[in-house]
Amino acid sequence: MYSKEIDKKWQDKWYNSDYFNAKDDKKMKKFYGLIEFPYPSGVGLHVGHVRAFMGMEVIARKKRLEGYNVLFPIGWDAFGLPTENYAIKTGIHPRVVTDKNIETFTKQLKTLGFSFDFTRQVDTTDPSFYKWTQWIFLKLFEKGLAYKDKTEVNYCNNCRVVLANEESQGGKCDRCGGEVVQKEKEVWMLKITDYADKLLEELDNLDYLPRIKTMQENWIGKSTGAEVNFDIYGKEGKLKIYTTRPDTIFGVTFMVIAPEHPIIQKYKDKIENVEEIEMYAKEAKKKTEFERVQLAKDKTGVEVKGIKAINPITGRNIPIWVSDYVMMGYGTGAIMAVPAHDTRDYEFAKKFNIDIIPVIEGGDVDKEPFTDINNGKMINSQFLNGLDVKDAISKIIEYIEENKIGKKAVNYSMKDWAFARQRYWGEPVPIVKCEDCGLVAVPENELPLKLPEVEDFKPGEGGESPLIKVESWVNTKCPNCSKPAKRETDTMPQWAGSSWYYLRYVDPHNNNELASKENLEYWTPVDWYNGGMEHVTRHLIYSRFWHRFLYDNGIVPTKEPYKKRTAQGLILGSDGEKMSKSRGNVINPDDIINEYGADTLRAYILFIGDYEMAAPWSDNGVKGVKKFLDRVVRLENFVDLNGFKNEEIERELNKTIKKVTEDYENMKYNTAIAQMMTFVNLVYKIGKISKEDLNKFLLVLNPVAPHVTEEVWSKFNDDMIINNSWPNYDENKIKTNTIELAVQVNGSVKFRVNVPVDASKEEIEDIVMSDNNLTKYVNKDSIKKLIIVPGRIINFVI
RNA sequence: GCGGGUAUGGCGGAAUUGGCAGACGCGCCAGACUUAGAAUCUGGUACCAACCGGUGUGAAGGUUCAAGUCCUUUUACCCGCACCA
Repeated sequence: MYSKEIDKKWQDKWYNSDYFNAKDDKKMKKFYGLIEFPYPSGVGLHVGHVRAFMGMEVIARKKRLEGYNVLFPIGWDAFGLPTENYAIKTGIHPRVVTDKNIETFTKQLKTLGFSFDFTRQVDTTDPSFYKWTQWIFLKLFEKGLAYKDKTEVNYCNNCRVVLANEESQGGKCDRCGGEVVQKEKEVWMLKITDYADKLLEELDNLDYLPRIKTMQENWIGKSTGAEVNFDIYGKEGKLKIYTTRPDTIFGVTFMVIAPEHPIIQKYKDKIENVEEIEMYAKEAKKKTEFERVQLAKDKTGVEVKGIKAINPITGRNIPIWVSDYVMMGYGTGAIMAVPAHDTRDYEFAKKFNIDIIPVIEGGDVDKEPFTDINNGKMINSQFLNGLDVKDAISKIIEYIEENKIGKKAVNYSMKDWAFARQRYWGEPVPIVKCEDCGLVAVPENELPLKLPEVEDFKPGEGGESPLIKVESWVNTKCPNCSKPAKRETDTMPQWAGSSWYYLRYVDPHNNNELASKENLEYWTPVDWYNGGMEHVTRHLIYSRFWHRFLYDNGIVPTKEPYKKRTAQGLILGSDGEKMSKSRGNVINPDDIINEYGADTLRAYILFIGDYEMAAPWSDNGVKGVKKFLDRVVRLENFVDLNGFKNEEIERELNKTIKKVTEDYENMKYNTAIAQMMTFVNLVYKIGKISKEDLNKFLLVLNPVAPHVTEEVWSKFNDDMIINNSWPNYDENKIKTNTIELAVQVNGSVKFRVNVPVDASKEEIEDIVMSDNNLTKYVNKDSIKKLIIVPGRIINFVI
């Protein structure tokens, strides 16, 4: 029987040796496998962590057996709100809480037998780590990619904190799920949009899951079109719009600007209904995300009276409207509306009785907008008439540029990264505000700029950082002119440390640089990174951005941080719902380990289903896997040391080695385990196995069930299994002399024949035509056609 | 609305990529061992008919000698984005 005592015995041996530690031996072939380092929360390890880590754990253990120098590190993404909220509630310092949580996590990981290199742990909250986070920030600042801007930011009233776009997806706060509001605030921003194209282009050269690439492409959201300037009638001014379809410019019957558009203030004296417009803007701002998007069908708006736009091509006067269906944050905050060919413009035009002019053949715009406009011919468009839309687009852009009324332009839906949190538990931004010199970088030799001690971790009512109250820390001298100055009191968001942590693993104790050139050259890029889908448009984008920036500045040797990226599926509760405290369907890994042993949890989580897909938890499934491991332990009773040989076992063993080798590499752990179960079932049926065959089997099972396999191995061998090599398989031993082919009549199977493996079509035909069974199903005169696919099928068409 | 994904026995899930649907596990049924139970071992288990056969991969069409797999239409659920101009 497999029991907890077995776990303990082998964990003691492993963790007291350096077997799992990566060697800085640059001559060896390397493998860098990475998992997303966890946030050490107070609740401890979750089964979701176990699934996320197990994928790479199996690969790492296999690669070591294959002779690779493996770097499989673990660390702690420890800055963040839960710890801080806990500190606010209890008064216990986040440092103390974090250390305690890391200890718990480490213990849990070790009771699961994870083969991490624990000597390379990094902790984002450790000053020796965040020194380099701050250092990278200063580089960004130096290059103008970190800037302070007063702008509308996403803000969570509940957490009292500014959020990045990536943290407020769907209008909900990433942390608390509360409604995100827009607030004007002066905050640090990172110019990730400067890297949009590089991040997009490089995707092609990466081995990421297709759905991950798609999500990143959509998030970056590149569109190409044109910017066109419309004159403002009666005033020397321009209204700049962005459109992806400049070819439809002859169909423009009105303009729409966002409620916050600056043109309203600019022409305040000319506009006759400023109050009405300002009232509308105020109302629009009050709308929640839900009201804006879900109730979007009912268009609202106000016409701007007193000014008009002029179509720069036709010279026609065009009314300007204000409506909240145009966003200030995308494009130029103003559009040319073409109601004939855009659903939103159409709804608006219908509601406010504005003209609708079709410019592309097809449809009936009296009834509905005609939006199938990727092909077709232009109409009502003067010199574009008769052209195909593709030609019309290039012709009109040419015209626009020649006549200097606009230019070709691209747009991204990705925004710059709001890089500031008004909280205590984060990296201090190493910037000093001087009245004379402006924003000045803290000198490199003063890094790390450590967090000061505070009495109260609570952020201020108006969303100020608690650091603002620490006068002795805030008040400092300007590094430039030595006059009294104040420190920046906002801290960095949690995503800062995780944007580069994988680089620190290659040289975690280096005091002089973030990592040595030689170690970076040898270990990076990460060969394989596994993590959750929820980070694809957050952490994964951010870290690619930072890495590319570091590459552009000669600090790291590769363009991209991760060569390959995969993602595990969710583990759901046994009710098929997402695990959550409120549903009461949470499984605690500790309970499973205590009752069934670490390898049972390890193997069950891999056996649960396709690694990339969500799968519900099943207590019975756990028991089934335990039964399998018990059967493996009892294999010792079947071992024959007297030269036992069995062809059937050998064939199945070689098949198993082959399948498991391939399946692990493709993250098909469930079918790998199924094959190993099949093998064990066969040994039970035969009743005997040689020591050599058993050893090979134990080796392929080892990455999944290291404790059990060490134990059984130790019964017949003097060394430890982890000091051995991955077994090879012999393709010849998998082959049989004859195979069974199904014989179909009109596509349904009637009987089977045995034929030599390498039989030709003609030989197979001879065999099947003389088979006794044939006459039962087929009258030879009625055969119309005979299909023979060697190795696959025989089909009579009658 | 747009993008991505999923749908297969009582349940979790397999299927060499167009070639014997249901591997493996759970559950269930039976047998062996046992005074008995647990554990263990062995066998059976898609459905209907129970003899021949017939029907089956969300639904409806189609292509093909052959479709879970390809095409068209459609339904449900999950995930992501979203008046993106």
